[in-house]
Amino acid sequence: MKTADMVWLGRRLADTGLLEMRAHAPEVPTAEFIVMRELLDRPPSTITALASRTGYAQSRVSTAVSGLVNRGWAQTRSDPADGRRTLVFVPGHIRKNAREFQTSTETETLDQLLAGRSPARRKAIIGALEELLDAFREQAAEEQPGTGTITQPEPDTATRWPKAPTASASAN
Amino acid sequence: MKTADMVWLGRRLADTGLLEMRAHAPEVPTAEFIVMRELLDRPPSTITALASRTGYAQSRVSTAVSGLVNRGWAQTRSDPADGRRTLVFVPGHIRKNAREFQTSTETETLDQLLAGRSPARRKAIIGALEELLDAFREQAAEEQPGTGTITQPEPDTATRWPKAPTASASAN
DNA sequence: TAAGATTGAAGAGTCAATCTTT
DNA sequence: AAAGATTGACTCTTCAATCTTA
Repeated sequence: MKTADMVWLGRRLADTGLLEMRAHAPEVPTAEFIVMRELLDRPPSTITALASRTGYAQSRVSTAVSGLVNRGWAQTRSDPADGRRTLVFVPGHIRKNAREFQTSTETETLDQLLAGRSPARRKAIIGALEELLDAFREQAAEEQPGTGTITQPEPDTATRWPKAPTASASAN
Repeated sequence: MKTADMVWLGRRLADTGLLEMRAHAPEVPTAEFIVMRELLDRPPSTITALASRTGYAQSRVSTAVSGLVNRGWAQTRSDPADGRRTLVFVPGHIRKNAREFQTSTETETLDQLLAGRSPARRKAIIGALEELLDAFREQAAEEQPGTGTITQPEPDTATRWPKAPTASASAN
């Protein structure tokens, strides 16, 4: 695969996903969407950790988080162990109301795109994407020295997408 | 795979490719790089056809093409069959060097990323990406009603693109 | 009329620098 | 010093509108 193909493919993938995203949550800025995804299944994260996991610049994450807080989708508190740090997390009641969205965003578009292929091929391709995703995630995790993430993966109670904002929307 | 994962993965893929691209051609804008890739192994294309194949807006392609022309990497002539149309193509002497350049940008980064996997897995994953690439290309081709390509439609040559040298050398 | 060149506004992001706070 | 909030300049891109011309 050529570099140009990689770039093009990446764009197609992202654009396709963005389209799907806007169909479900037209008002949510991309960065907030991505950060939210990162927040949902994890223990409270610092801004820096979120930056390296999402690939966004620190300033971008900072802004996105404040947007999420305005929406009532996330909360922050300062790290008791280190007052300079901000811990960001999704409050339980939001977490619980999010299933519908997460479920509905399960890769339909990709299946449609691959409609011409056999089910086995489709599955293989999507499986490969998942593995690539993991590889990128590992890379992102390595980039961040231990400091960033708080260890334990928390007994996750389903991952849901908030449907009812607690506060005002706006932003963006 | 969740929508957010698809977006994130797409971004990683594109950013990774972009990094690789800038290492080889720091001065070339992304859009020109992508359009060039599209131009290299195909018969002369109209602006509109390039737009639908690359996924860029018409205005963007128009600008990118004029950038390529300024660089001497592409040429345009008007379609003898329809004077309104601009046919864009890569002159033979450029084509040779450009191919070498493209070859040199054969994605190493992906292999590095997957270094932890077995060679077989690596190959499978990259193969899956190639297939996904094809699927997206087919989609892009469908979007463009017959108008797009001029002269010969040129049947799909699969992932492997023609290596046939077109003409002279020198330049660059 | 349709293709494409051109332009201006707006969005989304980066980068780099600065300021505040712990 | 280091985390993060904030800001400004810049880049890339889209979109929509307009102009030119075959």
